[in-house]
Amino acid sequence: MHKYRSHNCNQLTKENIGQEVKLSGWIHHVRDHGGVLFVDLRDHYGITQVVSEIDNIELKEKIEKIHKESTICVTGIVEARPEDMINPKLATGEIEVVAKDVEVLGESRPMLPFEVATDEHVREDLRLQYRYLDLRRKRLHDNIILRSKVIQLVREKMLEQDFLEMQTPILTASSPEGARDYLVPSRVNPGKCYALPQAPQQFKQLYMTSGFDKYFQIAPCFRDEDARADRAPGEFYQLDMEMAFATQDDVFVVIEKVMHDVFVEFTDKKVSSYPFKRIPYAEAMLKYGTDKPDLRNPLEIKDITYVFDNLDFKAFKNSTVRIIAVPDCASQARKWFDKMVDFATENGAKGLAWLKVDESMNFQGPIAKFIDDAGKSEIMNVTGAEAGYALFFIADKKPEAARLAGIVRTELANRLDLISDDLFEFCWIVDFPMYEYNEEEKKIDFSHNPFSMPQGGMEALQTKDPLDILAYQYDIVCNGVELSSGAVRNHKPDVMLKAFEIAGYDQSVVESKFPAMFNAFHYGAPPHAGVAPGIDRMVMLIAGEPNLREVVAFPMNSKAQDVMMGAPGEVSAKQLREIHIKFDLPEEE
RNA sequence: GGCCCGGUAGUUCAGUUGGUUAGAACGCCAGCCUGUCACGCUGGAGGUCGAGGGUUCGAGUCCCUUCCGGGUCGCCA
Repeated sequence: MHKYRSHNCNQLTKENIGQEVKLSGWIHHVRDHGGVLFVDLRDHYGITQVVSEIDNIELKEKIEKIHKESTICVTGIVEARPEDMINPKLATGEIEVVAKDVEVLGESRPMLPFEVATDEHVREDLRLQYRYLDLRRKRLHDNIILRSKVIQLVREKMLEQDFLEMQTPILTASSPEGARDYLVPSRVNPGKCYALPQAPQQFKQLYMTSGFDKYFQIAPCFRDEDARADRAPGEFYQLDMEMAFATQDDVFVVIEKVMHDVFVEFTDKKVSSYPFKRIPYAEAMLKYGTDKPDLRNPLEIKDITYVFDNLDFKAFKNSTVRIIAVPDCASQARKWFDKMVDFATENGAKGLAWLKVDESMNFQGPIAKFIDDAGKSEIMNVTGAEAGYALFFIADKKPEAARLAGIVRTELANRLDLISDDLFEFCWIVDFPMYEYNEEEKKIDFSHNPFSMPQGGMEALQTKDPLDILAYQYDIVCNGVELSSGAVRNHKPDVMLKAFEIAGYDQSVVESKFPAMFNAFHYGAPPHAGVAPGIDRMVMLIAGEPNLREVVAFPMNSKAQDVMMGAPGEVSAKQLREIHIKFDLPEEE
């Protein structure tokens, strides 16, 4: 027999009755009845009840002394449970193992920092400090198993579509664009640093230029930026992919299949069938007030600026006016509307006007008197409002009106419970603008990825107003969560130079900041496109967890510290000397 | 860096207008119990109320400062 076990703790059934077996695991729970004692023995797979009977008093006393969460090895005989003692909650609930001998393998301290066997809420810093105990708890343990299975299926789905999994360097060059880099000083090159990649962006493009056709990688990415509930500090994983001789639609087809199949496999919720909805950026900003809309929310924003151009209502004059029509809402109390107004103003709105549509289809409310019959019928027409609707008006400068309408739309849906919890609604946001105006620096900037191909190519760059140029740049969004950005890349050096020139960077900047790609593209680059959905966010959505740390085995806290390992930590003076580093710390007050 | 929420027993929490010796549940320790599966019953130990200062006859409670954790804005091409 195996030294530690003949079966795992989720395995034994009626078939095994009468057999001598060996089980190893953790003491999950003990129920001592004096004459008889029950141990729930837990391993990765499940739980099996072990019984110690009164006729073996020595053994029972031995077990009584072992603390919970110790690991033990039990030898015993599988017996049927009495008919009325079957536990339907356990896969092994029909049997129990009557212990003949117990060996302690790893002893636990008597007091645990928190209970492992319950799902009671525990302070997060404590959970992170004792992550190995936290990971024993069912919810987190199951999440990590789920994560592994999701990654495995993602990999299979990519391989099925003829992608090759290929590695890219972890120690690489600092990239001047984007987030802050994590830097690694070089010992053999004094005064110089590697950077950890924010994404394998340039390498995957170089793979394409090197003649590989379809690349993917479950890639670690490193960014030195502050954390959020859905944004890990330090490191995270992406399904990074790129394909040669490919269009935007080619990328969509590949990723839609992966996303759809993975979500269908691991949830019982309804998943958007593909092709996923494609929504131009401008339309998303109008209808949803955001570029990551939650399509489970049935409310839509409409523009009615032109209606108020003809009305004498000073508060809305010279503003962009957006409206949200909400069915079955007119019956809400005055106080409810006041709270919505408070919400809007707390988020920066100058106000939030509202009206109710009454039974005789008349407007009731503070601003009703400013809207004439023509205006009223246009509003009813545009919104499709009927009796019982409430109408909410947001007026501001255009970008601000869009933003505010977006957060009001979300808040209305939340307060009225309009968002169905059993759906995964995917969409692509497409046609992002290539450039945006930077108000602070009074100049034109890239709005997203500077390596995206402008729609219309060189001709568009030469002839159009830069702010009107769209890019082959896209995001994939699910339930209001941005899973990824992607783009058709700009693989032509002359177009790249022109694109950078418009943003105020001359040739020397491109040559010095992105030498590898810029040079490589002079030797015949294929048109190529890709995307990189975040693995952690996918698992978070599938698991229904509100926080990324619940799907990462060993996450850092929000200050980018690993309190269990003591990272970041101090290093020896010798280590620092070898890499030519001296700290210049701010003076303590 | 700004704003919001939190910090009371090992853990999760309660603690009223400031007022006796700061409570409960779980856990821990001891005892009882032959069928439980969140076993049950009896008893016990366990607290710098995050820290410092102030107001007061009296502070877990009010005020100020500060530390720690989480969320969010900035930031994340």
